[in-house]
Amino acid sequence: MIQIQPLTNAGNLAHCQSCGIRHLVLFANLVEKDFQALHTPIDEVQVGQGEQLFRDGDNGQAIYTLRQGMIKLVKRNPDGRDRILRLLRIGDVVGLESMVTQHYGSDAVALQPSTLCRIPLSVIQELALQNPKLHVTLMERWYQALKEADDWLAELNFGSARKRVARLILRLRDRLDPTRVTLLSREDMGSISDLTFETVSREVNRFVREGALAPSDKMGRHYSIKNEALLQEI
Amino acid sequence: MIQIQPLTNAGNLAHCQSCGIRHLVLFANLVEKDFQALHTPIDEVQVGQGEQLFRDGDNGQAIYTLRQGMIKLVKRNPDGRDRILRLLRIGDVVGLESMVTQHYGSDAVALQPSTLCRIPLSVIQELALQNPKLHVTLMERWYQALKEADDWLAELNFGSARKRVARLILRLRDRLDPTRVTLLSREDMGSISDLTFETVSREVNRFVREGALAPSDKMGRHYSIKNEALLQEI
DNA sequence: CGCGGCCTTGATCGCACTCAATTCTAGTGG
DNA sequence: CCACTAGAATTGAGTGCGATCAAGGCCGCG
Repeated sequence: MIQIQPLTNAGNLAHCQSCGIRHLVLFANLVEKDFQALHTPIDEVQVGQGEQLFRDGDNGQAIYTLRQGMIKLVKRNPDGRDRILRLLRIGDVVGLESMVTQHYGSDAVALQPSTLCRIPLSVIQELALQNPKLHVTLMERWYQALKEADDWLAELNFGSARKRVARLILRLRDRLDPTRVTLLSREDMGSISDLTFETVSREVNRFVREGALAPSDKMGRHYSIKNEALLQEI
Repeated sequence: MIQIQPLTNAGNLAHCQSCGIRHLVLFANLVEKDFQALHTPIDEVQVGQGEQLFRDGDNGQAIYTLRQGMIKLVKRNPDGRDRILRLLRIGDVVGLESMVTQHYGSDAVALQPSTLCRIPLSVIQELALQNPKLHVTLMERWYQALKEADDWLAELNFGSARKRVARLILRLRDRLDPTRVTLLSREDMGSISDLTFETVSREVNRFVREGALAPSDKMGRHYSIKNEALLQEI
């Protein structure tokens, strides 16, 4: 079930120039006159938790900037088991591949209620003509995505279950308060690290018993990190 | 031990315009006058089997186009075990990440004696100013690299050892003659699929016993595919 | 011939998967 | 407020697959 609610903007100019995360996003380098030239609207899109922004193979005419929430990119394997390719956080770009292929290359599912800016490909093309710096920004986004993919292969998908879970926990640490961490469902964590959810659960609780983690809620999602060194050394 | 032998060109113009794989590479869209403007030479580089083109973290002032041979990108893990991130074949670009970070993001090692064209970043920048189409080509290269990384995570690094080896064999098939395949060392195959070399060896020979493969040499590298369906269905 | 590198094969062990039962929580409705 | 439910997390018991350790074979090469 897809439920997207586009909100038409009064005007791109005011909207984008006052964007709270503009320094993070594609338009960081652009100036006022660049925005004035736009002919196509940039809409805001809301996606509820668990809902899909797009699916693998969908025709794609836009890329998205994540303003609020968290998105997972998922590939469904022939045997039915899912594989999470990447997690996207605030400021990340979703659907870059549509710029090359006109199609999205994986499912995009909201892990939290999420807000995104929908940027039509025609807008990208318009802006790129007038401001070549956009190419630099775009390339940085491609690099980020590729580096993230490589890191997952080399770090998260390697070694014992204990090591994989430890490294995943460290990756999920809160960016503002590094002593706290918000985990995902055990099943999602397993789809990232190629482990069963039971194994993930066992390893997480082993860290709790060993004093590396202390649960902050009763749902197994929020923890505080008590012994970062233990997690690091593994 | 790094051994690179740069060969200075008489002139970029004649050299690049007559390149046998030009349709595959970055300059497919460029015309004569674009080349005439170049101030920096494009050199040819030879890398012997097992030798490194660059290492993880090296300062990088150029990207490379692979004209002959095969290159592996390798990340060395803290515990000493290597992880192969990607295989690059004729026409692929090596070292794209240096365009963004000025550094290479992994080791690049020749699996076969290889020939590459070394393209300084300054040349890319010059050409991009005069011919905006280069941006499109570059973006296609980023996409290819990212897709390859995602595929490895979702396909090669998933499921039983038997499935992983079957899918890897199918990926390594000869492009000209799909009934033949050239494997890598069992250790390299293990570093791709996250298996030990003993397990890879067992699975390969199991396919031979089952009649899916027939060895064409005595070193365990060249095989002919006798029952593709068996490999596919797994 | 001897040597070194790589591949193959065998035997054993342990980790993570599987199957299964239980607990816990949030949400719902009487 | 409590009963009930669905979904998620936890925990246990048993098994099997792939890792590990070890030995031997094959090939190219000096």
